[in-house]
Amino acid sequence: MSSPLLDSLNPEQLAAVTLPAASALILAGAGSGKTRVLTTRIAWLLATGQATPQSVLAVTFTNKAAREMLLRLSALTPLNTRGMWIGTFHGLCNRMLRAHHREAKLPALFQIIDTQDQLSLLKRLYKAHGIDDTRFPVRQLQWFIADAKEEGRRPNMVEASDDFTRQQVEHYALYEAMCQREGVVDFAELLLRSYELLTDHEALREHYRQRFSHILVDEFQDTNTLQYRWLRLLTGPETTVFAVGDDDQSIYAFRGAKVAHMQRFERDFATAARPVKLIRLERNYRSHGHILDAANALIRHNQARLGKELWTSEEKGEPIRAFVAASDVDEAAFAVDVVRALTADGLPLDEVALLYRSNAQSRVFEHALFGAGIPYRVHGGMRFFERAEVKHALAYLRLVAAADDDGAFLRVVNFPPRGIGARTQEQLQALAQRHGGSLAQATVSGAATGKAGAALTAFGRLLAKLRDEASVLPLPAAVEHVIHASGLVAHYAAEKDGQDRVDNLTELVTAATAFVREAGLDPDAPCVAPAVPTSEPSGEDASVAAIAPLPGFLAHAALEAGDTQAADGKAALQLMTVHAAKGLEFHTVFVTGLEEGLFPHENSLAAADGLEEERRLMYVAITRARRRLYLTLAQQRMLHGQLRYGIPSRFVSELPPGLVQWLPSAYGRMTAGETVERRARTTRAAPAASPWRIGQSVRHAKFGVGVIVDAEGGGNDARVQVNFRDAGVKWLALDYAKLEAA
DNA sequence: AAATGTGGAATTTTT
DNA sequence: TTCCACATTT
Repeated sequence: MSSPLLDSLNPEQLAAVTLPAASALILAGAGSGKTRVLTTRIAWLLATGQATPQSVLAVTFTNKAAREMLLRLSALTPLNTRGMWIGTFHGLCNRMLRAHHREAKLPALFQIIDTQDQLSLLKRLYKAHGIDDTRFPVRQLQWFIADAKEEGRRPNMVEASDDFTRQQVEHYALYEAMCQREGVVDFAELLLRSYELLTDHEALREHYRQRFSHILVDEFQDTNTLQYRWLRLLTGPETTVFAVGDDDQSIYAFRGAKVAHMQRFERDFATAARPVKLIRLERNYRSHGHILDAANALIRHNQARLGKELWTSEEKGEPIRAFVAASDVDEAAFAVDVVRALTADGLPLDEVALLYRSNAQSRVFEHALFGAGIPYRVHGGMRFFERAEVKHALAYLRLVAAADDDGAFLRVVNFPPRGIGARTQEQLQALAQRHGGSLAQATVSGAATGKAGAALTAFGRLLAKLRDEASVLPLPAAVEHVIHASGLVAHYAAEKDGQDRVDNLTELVTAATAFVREAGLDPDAPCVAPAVPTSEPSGEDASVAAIAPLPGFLAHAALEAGDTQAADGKAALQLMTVHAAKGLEFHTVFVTGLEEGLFPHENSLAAADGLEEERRLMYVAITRARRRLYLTLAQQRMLHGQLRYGIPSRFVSELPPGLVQWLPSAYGRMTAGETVERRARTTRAAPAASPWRIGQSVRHAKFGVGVIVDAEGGGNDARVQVNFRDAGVKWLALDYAKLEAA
């Protein structure tokens, strides 16, 4: 069969895409065209009539991957992709629970809480029940609960052989009761509820089993116990599961992922008539030969593998460069020098990535890059929907959607400040507890007295007013209304450094507009009325579609935290952890901090599969590079305020010596411009250097003269810390503060 | 309610 | 060292 769809697939890819109806495990190596195979498989199933959009369920781990899949799929098929269930595990479970909230014993407008919300809920739980947070650290309980849920265990199913565990189980049970009372659901709960829904309701289970004849799973090596069991539950006798993964890139064991699922898959998903097919995608389209040789050689040191060897028809390429720096500072200086030379040769900055094992390592690099005026972007950190001001706005919106949301209530009852202090809040909570109602109810019913009582009554009126006014507006207008009427915008506008926060609040309106558009909702529908998307097929999915814009948006905000920071368009050097780099690729990659104890990290050595997971992490790091790979380490570095002497990582010596070119190591003692890297190429135009340097004297219109003592953030976000002679030490955003050299 | 001080911890992270 | 949460002070 020939079809443009299948053109230019290699034989293994073609075999995977056109596999006959049977479950299959696709061992897809790094850079082997995994997403392409996944999307083409779906398109092929549709094109050959083996599947309809309604019968496809494709699940990923991240929203980004889901978006990517949807985007590429819509280019491959003329069919409408809207009927398909494509999304993250959590997104799909949410969808299912919304549709069957009664059977799942959830309120129609259940709210999803993120880890932050969960933590504050736990703290309230501790207060209400007088739990000692020194004996039971909140974080530990949070972990305990998530871990239990991810193993599919309710409190009565957790084995407790000691007192401590027994008490944690009690806390777990109290937490569950509290969530249920408040109508909130945490991330793990989405999966567990959905799993139990399918277990307890045979008719529903059968419905979905028959509906989804094709289940496709991305990043299969990352599935945790509950996700795996969820998939098995959805798999009926007629279902085929197409699982794509790479056991060598399994790097999330610490959050419950189990590579062993890949081995179990062949057993668990085979039927008598149809054994599981296994296909290896080993041809790599990303990297030059030496890079792949290094990756292959490294990963061969792992014992527990399904086995796979990457190859390419491309040339061997350059050798891998390795560099021993005298210190962490010199390591950064080396990177800066090389990056300068590379960009001078015309390599776009965003084609270069600096990878490290732990976030703390970024600091030294940021320092050096700032000093050199090289724009950079640090991945990780605060995401859009996690920002305090955005969460405040979302809390008001949550109260519009569901008045009895105590978590949201407490978040904003005194924000912006309105004279409702801790004591008043405690009284209110006690009152609510006596009446067995929510805080919002207590606000209305409580015989409020005095100044605090008046403030409370006023707040109650504000909430009622917001609800009346916002609920009839279309979503974006409702958001716009709430951020103003709540007083949030005015509050931040009055703050001296509040402009960013005001901008983020405005951005929330934009996000709401985008949400309405992307979800295919009626842009004029009132945000709280049940709305039917314009293009969703009716019938069995009607209940799914009947979610109003506002609750939909709130779920979206919880499930998709958004970007760390919007890319500002300028090319910037990419700084991130190795974990964050998974799935990405760059022309040039620096793998830094290759010292024993750091990479492999000392904390990982105690874990069962710890060292092998670290090695897989190194494998991921190496395979990010297309053309050029630098491995660097420092003989000494500052760690936790202490000078530490490092010895080279075993991972470096596990590479074939012939592949590695060691660069002269006396960098710290050489003057700038004398390294081999620099000598090899004549430096032409350096990147537009920032005029600011640490140690430089500056003048500020208001604060007078001072000296730059620190800096952070690249490009438009760059900030400097200035020690002013008279005004003291201040952080200033370069984009706003008009500094001049002094 | 903001400002200041103190103690403890410091892999990796998506949803 | 540096960041954070939390407590105390003003």
